[in-house]
Order: sequence, then C-alpha cells, then structure tokens
Amino acid sequence: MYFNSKGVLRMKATIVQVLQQFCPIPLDENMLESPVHTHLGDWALPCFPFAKELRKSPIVIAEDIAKAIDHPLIRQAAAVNGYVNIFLDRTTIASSLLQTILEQSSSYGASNEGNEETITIDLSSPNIAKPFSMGHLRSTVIGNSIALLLEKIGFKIVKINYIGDWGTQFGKLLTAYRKWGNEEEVKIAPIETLLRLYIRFHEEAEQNDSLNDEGRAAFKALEDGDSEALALWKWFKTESLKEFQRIYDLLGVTFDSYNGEAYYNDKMGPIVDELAEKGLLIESDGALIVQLDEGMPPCLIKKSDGATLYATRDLTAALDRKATYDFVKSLYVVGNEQSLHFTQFKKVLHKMGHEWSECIQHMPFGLILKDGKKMSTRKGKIVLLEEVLNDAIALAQSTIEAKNPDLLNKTEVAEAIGVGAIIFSDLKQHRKHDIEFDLASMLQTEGETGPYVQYANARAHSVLRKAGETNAFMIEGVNDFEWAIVRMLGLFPHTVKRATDELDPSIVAKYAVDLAQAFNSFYGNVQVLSDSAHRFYRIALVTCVTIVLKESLRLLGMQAPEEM
RNA sequence: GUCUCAGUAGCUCAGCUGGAUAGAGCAACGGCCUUCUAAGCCGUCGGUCGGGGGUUCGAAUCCCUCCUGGGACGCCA
Repeated sequence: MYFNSKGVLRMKATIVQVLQQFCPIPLDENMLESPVHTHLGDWALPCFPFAKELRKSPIVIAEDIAKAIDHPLIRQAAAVNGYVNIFLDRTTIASSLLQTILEQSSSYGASNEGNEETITIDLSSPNIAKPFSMGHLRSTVIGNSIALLLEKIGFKIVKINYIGDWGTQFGKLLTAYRKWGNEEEVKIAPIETLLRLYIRFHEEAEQNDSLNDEGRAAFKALEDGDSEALALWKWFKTESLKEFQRIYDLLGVTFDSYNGEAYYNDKMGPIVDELAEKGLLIESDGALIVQLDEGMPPCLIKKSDGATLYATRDLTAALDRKATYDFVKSLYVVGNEQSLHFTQFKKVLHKMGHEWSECIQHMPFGLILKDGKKMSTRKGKIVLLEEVLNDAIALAQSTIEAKNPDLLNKTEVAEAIGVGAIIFSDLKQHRKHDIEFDLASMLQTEGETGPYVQYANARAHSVLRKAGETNAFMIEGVNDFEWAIVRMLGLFPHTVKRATDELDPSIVAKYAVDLAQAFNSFYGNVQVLSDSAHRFYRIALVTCVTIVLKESLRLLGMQAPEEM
C-alpha cells in the first residue's frame, strides 16, 4: 500500500498520505519539508498555514496532530514550535525500500508519465569549419541528459543535431579560403586552418568593409548552387564532421538526426510563400520581414540580396520536424544569447496559425565566459573542448597510475573518469548560470565532482566483490549512517520527477553528490563485512547504493566504472 | 537606451512554488591508512544572503526601487 502502480515506493508521497489521516486540512506534497537538522526528524509539517482556518494556534494544531498520529511507518511524532516533526520507523522503511530497489534495479524511479509520446530535442548543433567549443559542450551534455531523463519517464526522444552548416559565415569562409588558403594546409589540420582563415577574415574586414560584401555575395552564390563553392563547402563539412565525431564518441553521445541548416536549403520556398500568402511578409529596406508586436524587433526572413537567414531555416526546420515526428514538445538547448530569436521564431509560427508553436520550448543555458566576457570565435578567443577532455583524461590516467597501477582496463577507466569530470562540472551548475571558464576546477576530482561520485560507486563495488554471496537479510536496527543513505535512496524517484519537471540535470547531479556523500560517510564509519549481525543487510544497502548511483550517473550521461 | 539573466562565506556554488539556528565543495588549519580503494572520512575557521523599501505570524525566497555585472537588440548564427 506504500507503493504506486509500478511498485515504486515514494517516500514523501507516502508520508503525506499517512499524515492526511490525522490532519483536518487537505495536504499536498509541497507542504511537507525536510527539517534543517536531522535531529529534528525525517519530515516536518509546519502548521502555521492552518491556523486561520482552524482558529487555533499553530502550536496547538501541531500538538493535536502529533498526539493523534499512530501508524506503523511512524516511530514518533513530536510537536515543536508549530511543526509536527516526524520520525519514521527506520526498519520498516528501510526493508521495504531496499526490497523495492533490488527488485526494480535500474528501472527504480522510472515512470510512464510520457506515455510514449514524442519529444524532439535540438542539441549540440556545432558550426562546421569551427572548432567544437566549450559552449557546444554545454548544449550537448545538457541536451543529452535531458533526453535520458525524459526517456526515463516514458517519452520517446528524438535527438537532433542541427549542424550549423549554412549561412553567410560560409560565404566569408569561402572568400577567405580563395584569398589566403591552400588545399594542403586544410587537409593536414582542417578545423585549425579554417578557423585561422575565419579569424583573419574578420580582422581584415574591420579595415576593409568591402570584404563583408564579398562574403555575402559568396554565400548567395552558394545558395544559388554555384558548383565550385558547393564542392568546397562539402569538403569543409566532411572534414568538420569527422572531427566532431571523435568528440561525440568520447562523450558517448549519439543523435537520431544530423539534419542541419543546409538540409533545409531547398525546402524554404514554400514557407516563404506561405508567409506571403498569409500577408505576414513585409518589405523593409529591400529585405523581407515579419512584423511582430509590442516593440519587439521584426523577424528577418530574407536579406535584400534574396539570401535566407537563420530564422528562415529555423522556421522550415520546425515545420518539417512537426510533420516528421508529430512531437508533443520540441526543445531547443541553445544558449541564453538566442532568447530573443526564439521568442520571435515562436511568434512567427503562431502568427502563421500553428498552434503547436506553444510546444516549442527554448531551454537557454548560461554562457561560458572567459575573463568575465563571452568567448568569440571571430576573435579567436575560444577554448577547445577536445584539449580540455584530453587534459582531463591524462590527469585521470596518472592518478590511476599512482593509486591503482594494477587496474586492468586503465585506458577505458581513465576516459570514463576524465570525461565524467568534464561532464559533471558542467551539469552540476544550474542551466541558466553563466560559467567562468576555469580549467582547474573542471579537472578537479575531489569534493563535489564527477570522480567523487564515481569513486563512491567503485568503493561500493569493491565491498560487494569481497562480500561474495548475498543472502536474505533481516534488519536489526538502522544506525544514523545507514539511515542517511536510506533517506537518499528513497528520494531518488522524487529527484527524477523534479529534474524532469524543471528539465534540469543539475538536480540529478546534486542528488548524486548527496548520495555519494552519505555512502562515503557510512563507508568511513561502518564496517560491512566484519559485522556478521548486520552483514547481509548492509550488503543489500550497498548494492542499492550502486544501483542508484549508477543510474544517476547514467542519467547525466556518465559512466560508472566498478573499479578505479 | 530597451528587453533579459544574474548578484548568498576568500573562491565556486546549493537553497528561491515563503517556514525552525542560511548549507555544501574548494582554499586554510588540525586529526585519521596493521580493518571493505585516503579520488576518502572526522573536526575547526569562515555570512550586513548587492543596497533600500513593502507584503506576511514568518522573506535569501514574493512585490517595488536603486546599484553592479553578463547577454541580446533588421539584413550573423
């Protein structure tokens, strides 16, 4: 009776249900809170809001409720300063929770809330001919984790890598290549060379504005199908994708579609026509725009030379995705700085009469700043992700060499840890916060880091390896260290719920650290194997820790090596 | 200038759908490896929650205002 239809014990929901039997006011989960200090209890119900309706003081209300409570799940209820503090019956809760987790294993915390409906996620979307930057890392790992989270609650996810492979920038790049580039150099180090050309273009364009016109003309020619330009563009793209794939392999991220901007090049006509038919298109200074309301800048659909823009392609892509996938929601994991673009873009769809424009959701994230400022590709102020990843892996490698030189699959483990450190350092922060780039803190493996969580898992596995066979367990009392773990384990489904409601992986990352902390504290203070009275129960507890830690890490897109 | 996001310990951040004494990590300092991996554990130090008003029994949290910083603001994406 403490389980939902899928057999998942949801501790908080259960306790609210129990409390309701003793409280005259309708309760919901949000009213129950965790006391600031554990000695105050496991859960607390503040009674202040009930005072008016019951015409009694909160102190009296709390006392009345506390006195009335009589339930096998609750060991003790104390009224303190208007709060009802609940102490749970540790043995009962622990045994049913451990049983549940052992049975459900990795599906613990899952649900079918999504009902197999489709959600598309636009993520990563690097620009070809440019290095994979730290900014794209954010989009990639946040989007990936959100995809995993939504899958966990039963949605069907389509991950789309909307490659930035079209637009004026390529006209500029073509121009630069023709002026200063050569084939050999590009072959040897494609992205590096193209980046250098791109930077030089912007440097020289500052002195000589006609260069910009040349770039725009080159893009127009590309869009019109100029075969020499197209061949170069294709070559740049192939080389770039090769480099990106290396990074995706390292990160362990896959995509369901790589349809980028260029894919929509020959599909934009009908949309422009539709906009015209619906009377939304206005000519302004030779360009075609859609006027939007209340002081919002208009949305540019075609430049005065007839070439398309980002918005044109985004609109086309959105319509295509709706037709192809029939999504109930369409998420775009794209930086903060494009917020205005997305509001405009949704507004245009709305004006076109597409009510599903409401299903489009921009999920902005903070910028990665360098010296307090945005990094700029054009000025070459950029940090390369691959170098950062390689640094992290090398560091993990040498730590393993120092601490566990006999480890069998050192290379894989070093990769899991190094990459995990980078992913985690990104995901642990709230999505919308700007992050000051700090290599040292990304490479850190102590404290609230990915390796810390992975290490807790590895230690737990080490105990289990030495434990040998398991057996049925009886719980003879739950100490504070164990109880801290049980509480965290019980919170996992609620954590998944919060993370999916908010679409925020940082909630899971914080949870993983808390669980790892609870485990490490237990590990440092309680013997598992040498205490025969508690042995099997503790083994079960440790097993559950590994299940939930691994699942938490998986939801963040990280590996959970069993030895490190 | 307009819009938008942010400002919490020396540093990086939690907490923000209002609740008890504002929590972690890093750094600093002090303990703990002859017991399951010390990438760890235990402890000490550290705060006008940017300022000022307001709403409330109660505000880091909600509202207003000011200050500071990031970002965006028609032919880039």
